[in-house]
Amino acid sequence: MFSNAKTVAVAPSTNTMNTASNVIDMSTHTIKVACSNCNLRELCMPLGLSPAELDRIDDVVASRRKIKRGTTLFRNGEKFTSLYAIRTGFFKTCVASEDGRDQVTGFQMAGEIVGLDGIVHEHHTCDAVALEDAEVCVMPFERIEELSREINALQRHVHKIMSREIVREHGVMLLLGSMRAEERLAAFLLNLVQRLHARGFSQHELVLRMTREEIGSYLGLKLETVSRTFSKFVEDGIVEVKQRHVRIINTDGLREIVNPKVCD
Amino acid sequence: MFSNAKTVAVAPSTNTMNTASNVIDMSTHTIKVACSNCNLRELCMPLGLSPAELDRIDDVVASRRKIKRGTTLFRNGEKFTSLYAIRTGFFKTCVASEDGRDQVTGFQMAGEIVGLDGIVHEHHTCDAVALEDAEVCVMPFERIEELSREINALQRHVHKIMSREIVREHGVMLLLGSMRAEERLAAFLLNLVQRLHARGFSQHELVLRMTREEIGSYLGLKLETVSRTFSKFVEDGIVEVKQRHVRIINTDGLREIVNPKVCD
DNA sequence: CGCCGCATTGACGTTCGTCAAGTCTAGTGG
DNA sequence: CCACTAGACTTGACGAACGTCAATGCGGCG
Repeated sequence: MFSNAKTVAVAPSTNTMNTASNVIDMSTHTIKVACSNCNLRELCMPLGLSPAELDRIDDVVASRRKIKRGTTLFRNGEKFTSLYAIRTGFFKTCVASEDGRDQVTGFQMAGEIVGLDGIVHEHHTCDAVALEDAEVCVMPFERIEELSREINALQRHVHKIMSREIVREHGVMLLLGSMRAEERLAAFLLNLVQRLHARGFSQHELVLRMTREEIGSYLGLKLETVSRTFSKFVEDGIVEVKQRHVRIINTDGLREIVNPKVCD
Repeated sequence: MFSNAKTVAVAPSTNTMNTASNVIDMSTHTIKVACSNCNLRELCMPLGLSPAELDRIDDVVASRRKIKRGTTLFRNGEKFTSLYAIRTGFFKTCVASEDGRDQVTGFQMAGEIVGLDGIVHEHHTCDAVALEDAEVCVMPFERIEELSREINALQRHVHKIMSREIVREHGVMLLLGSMRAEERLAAFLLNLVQRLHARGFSQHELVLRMTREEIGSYLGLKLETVSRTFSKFVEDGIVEVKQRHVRIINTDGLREIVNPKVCD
């Protein structure tokens, strides 16, 4: 049933979206990447900048860093220096309680920003782990603050990014606080596929980069419950699941699970 | 058992903390309030400002607004214009899902900032409801942005406030995602009493400003479960509860519930 | 080819939600 | 001042949803 999966862009780990922004600098033979010609720009940078401002924006990115699958971009307790814009790859962020439980607080993909947790105490309070080989733009926070004093659009953009994260977490709190297992998983799938679609991937097919256990941690469920709920969706003909490959057969069915129509 | 409650400062609704910052302006007969002499300043404004900067900081507060108990400071869908610093009173913020469920996302008290959710879409995405008569400082966001371009400490402060909110929500996600009822309520009480203590109230006694249902919504529990869990704590001699008056007998007992020591 | 981590499935137990009855308290109005 | 009422809270009995434990299957990788 997934025989043609390879012919469709299903969130491949070798993400081809960004090649256009790689410009070979012949004088140094290093790859020059500039926000100004990165095609993720509309995701992680403000719109409507003047050419001069665009030039300056390039300065926020000090360097790029490759993160191998399974390793951390930063850990709880580490000194905070920079925010990171994800260029390729997929991350999870997780917090740990003192007695060892841990909780996945989010999954991040290309164009999204991680590291905001570190600003308050100048130390990170969660771990960011790459779920597949990844590459990030390192944006020293001092530099962001400097530039956003001068470029109003950047200042506003930084504020919006932080506010967006706050609103996202409100949504997760609603999910964790008031939804049942099926609703949680349905909301999760819809959210993932919507974000992937915004990046040019299929609306109906996705490859999960995380384990059942990580999904469960994020959704406040045990891995067995996640697995059973997937099976239930398959029985109901709403999705097809083969390991981490998911095809959504009935998007409205999923929506209906998240937001059951009240008829009384 | 609560016979002496009135002799102790137990989060009285007529909060006397702020009178020192009220300066009668004789020329206009209006009450002049300035951040520079507000004793909540250390909670909601940056430290270490020069006198000149302090003067300018006063400009962020455009006006003050009184909110009657049970009414809203802002609602989901309303245009976002300002952040609000709470001077007196107690708020809850809550989000609603399309099918009518709602979820309390936080409780806010004097010195805390509400409204950050509105920045992203320039509209609020949650309701802020006063749980007792309250007063807030209205801080137009445009003015905050303007000033924070010029006063680095203010810029940093705004970033920290937003980051703090993100980190706080991480903690709530951990609570909702992995704790059992007793752990949730214990964590909730410890958090509340700690914040009240930072404002000069007792470490061991508090008056809840919210109903069991609101506590339950925040903690992802039903009101009956909240009630039962309170009763359990009373049986165990950890707290005394009389309606909304709570006295914490055994703080370490509560801590132990939140973070059970693993001995294996 | 065999191993190991991940996923699935079943049986059973616990926790919490649901429903219902009853109590307490603050506030209202006579 | 007291009686009344509505809302908030408590408590019990029962059931559903999810967690726990355990056995088994599957697929990728060395």
